Amino acid sequence: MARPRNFDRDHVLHAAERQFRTSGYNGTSVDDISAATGLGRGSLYGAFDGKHGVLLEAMTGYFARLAQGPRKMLAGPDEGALERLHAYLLRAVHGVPLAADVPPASDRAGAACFAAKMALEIGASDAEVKRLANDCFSVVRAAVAECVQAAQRNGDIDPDADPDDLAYLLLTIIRGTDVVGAYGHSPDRLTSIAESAFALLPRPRHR
Amino acid sequence: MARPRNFDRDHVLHAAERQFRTSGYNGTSVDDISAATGLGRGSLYGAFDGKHGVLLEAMTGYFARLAQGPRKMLAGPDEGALERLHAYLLRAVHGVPLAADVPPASDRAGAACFAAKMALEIGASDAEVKRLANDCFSVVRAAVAECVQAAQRNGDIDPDADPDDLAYLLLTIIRGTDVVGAYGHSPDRLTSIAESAFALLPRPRHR
DNA sequence: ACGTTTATTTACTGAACAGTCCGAAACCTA
DNA sequence: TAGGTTTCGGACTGTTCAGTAAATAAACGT
Repeated sequence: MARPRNFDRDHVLHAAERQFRTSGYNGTSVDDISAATGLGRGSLYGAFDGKHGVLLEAMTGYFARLAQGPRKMLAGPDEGALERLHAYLLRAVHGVPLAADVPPASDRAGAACFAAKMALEIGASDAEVKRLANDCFSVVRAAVAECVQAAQRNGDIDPDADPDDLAYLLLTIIRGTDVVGAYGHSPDRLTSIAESAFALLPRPRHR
Repeated sequence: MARPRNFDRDHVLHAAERQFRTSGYNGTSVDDISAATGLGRGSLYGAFDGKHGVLLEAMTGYFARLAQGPRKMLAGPDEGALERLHAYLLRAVHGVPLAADVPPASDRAGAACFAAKMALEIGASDAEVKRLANDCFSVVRAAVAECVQAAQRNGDIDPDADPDDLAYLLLTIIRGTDVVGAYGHSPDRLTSIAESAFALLPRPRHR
């Protein structure tokens, strides 16, 4: 028996995430979050315990979303695994979408992996952020590794290659495109990088 | 006939760079810079025109240093170009040194490419920083592309591969390891990523 | 309809911020 | 050694910051 909450929690966290993405953590004030979300300062503190709490919850929500996208894109039968990997790579280098139905931000810098951006900015002095960011990385890396194994079973990738090593490398490339994109390079250039990476995947020795 | 400057400009810029690297741009106050460099606020404003000016000059100095390191490591005869590329890749994934004779910071997060870190944090809203960061990227990329061409001439890399594409990809990987390193992964893991990347370089079809 | 409980808003506080200013110090020339 | 010039560093200003607390509004059970 009490007054129900008047805002949508996820909607607020999305708005906060967008703000953090464009201004960074230290570049975003509580008033900025307040303006972006429409919530007053008091409500923010009551619901999320301040700026840092908003960040942690936004990253947690991001993590939950992130786990779904690549998993759905990459999971499936062994047949076609290589094509799925190809499609994922091409999409991933153009940024991480804010939500399942929202395409990545138009400016590539704002579309960089949220977790990566926060980890680079404050991860060195914020263990919790660092851990959360690494969780984001790990879950995607695992999905990629699984898809690599599927492609290996289907004879599309050299069975001697270590799928974990390949997954690490591919994810490192995707994270690298966040940086290259922040430099201002065109989407075409990022596509070209992704295609180069895909072309270098080790094929079976004798087909 | 006047009082001479009492500090070494490069030394001050190095200290500021280290501060910016560990705390980020927005996370660094003018007092922090003052404490790190030993200069008073007035001197900082007189010599560098404030925080943003310090950043620009620090990045310019970084650019000048950065241009030399890889160029010296990668330049040389066609013979051995592939080995030089290998050595460079292995070193690069462990961070960018603060100076020629100073090894990268012990914490991998603080050793990330200074330009990349700044570009990701404020590049979206600071065109000058973005441009400087891209210059840093371009100069190293050009050095790598040249080394790739040397290796091609020596028959160590598939002559049909586009050296610029390969250089973009390799640099993207190196930038990606900055992010992966910020997640807290071990140096061994980064070495492994570098070795995987090197192993995938396209070799000539018939040796 | 009323009182309780919670959400929300607004005003407030002390600290930290970027940037300015000025007295003091250091140096060169004469 | 005196004068002129520049650097130096602490003190100062107005602003913005994160976080709190009190006041108001809204919804629910009874």
